[in-house]
Amino acid sequence: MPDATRSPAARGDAAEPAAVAELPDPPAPADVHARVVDWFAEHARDLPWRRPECTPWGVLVSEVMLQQTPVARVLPRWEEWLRRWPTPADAAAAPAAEILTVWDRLGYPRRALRLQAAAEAIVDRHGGEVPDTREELRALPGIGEYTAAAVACFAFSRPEVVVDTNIRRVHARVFSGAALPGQTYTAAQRRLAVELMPATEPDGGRTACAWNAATMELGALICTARSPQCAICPVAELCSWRAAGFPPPTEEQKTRGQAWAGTDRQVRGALMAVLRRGEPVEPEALLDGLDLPEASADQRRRCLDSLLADGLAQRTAAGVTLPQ
DNA sequence: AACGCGGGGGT
DNA sequence: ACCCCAGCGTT
Repeated sequence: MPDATRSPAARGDAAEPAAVAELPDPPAPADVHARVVDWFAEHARDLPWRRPECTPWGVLVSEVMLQQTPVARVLPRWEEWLRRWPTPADAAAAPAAEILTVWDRLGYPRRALRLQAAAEAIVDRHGGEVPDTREELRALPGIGEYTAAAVACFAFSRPEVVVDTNIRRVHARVFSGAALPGQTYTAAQRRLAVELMPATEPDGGRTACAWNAATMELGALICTARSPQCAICPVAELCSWRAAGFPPPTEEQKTRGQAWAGTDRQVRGALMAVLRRGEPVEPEALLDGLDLPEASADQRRRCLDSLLADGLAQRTAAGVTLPQ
């Protein structure tokens, strides 16, 4: 079983033949489609936003929450969100403070405000119904290329080209023979994803939609970034990365570790954690109360100002609070 | 194309 | 300690 960061070739095993220099031919897409879609039918996780009774709004909420946040942490927040606000109109009418409190520690709380703004736009422009085309979805706040395609596909069965980090990694390995796709989503990767889409005839795009979901799931469960489970992968025999001898990621492909300690993100997160307690706080008490010895007074002030500017915090007579 | 933006669990 | 996670908006 290969390790993406320490492939057999990189370990320099004496018994291991040197990795072949040139890439083998990539597999026929149709062969990969069949195996991955069949695997998905058998092994897909039973996630609530995949159930037939889940509304398009539920799918949209799940996709926004899942932007950079793992499934396990999203699940309880998604349940709570849909229980409180089962329709876009419900979320649009909620106080922003409540939106941010239910969002809790999912991270990137600006997503929560954008999701509420999307709900408002759905009420204003679409009569309260989640729009069913990629273009209309793309125009909503916080809905980018990925999320627009994902909602159109998973909620409305439209055969859009869905490309997320999992899918980019599976494509890179199976078809390009690379260990990792690299940090930025390139035009070449987009073209590859388009070429790999199953034909929408004769099944009206059912296979195309299944391919999107199945490839994403394969990347999440089997073809993972760190320790891929090639031993149980349905396309191991077709995989270009495997055929090439599991070449390790190049420097270009390695993900640059994003700093955390000492960043504004950490300070903003600490401030938000205090505000989520729900009690108004005097600015001085808020800034002085942070348990971040390394954070300067300047940084604390700057971060509070940025939260106010982002609409994630508000000044009131009683002190700083979540936006009312 | 590169950067800022949270937070926690797996290795 | 480090790395990764169903990205988006701005520059």
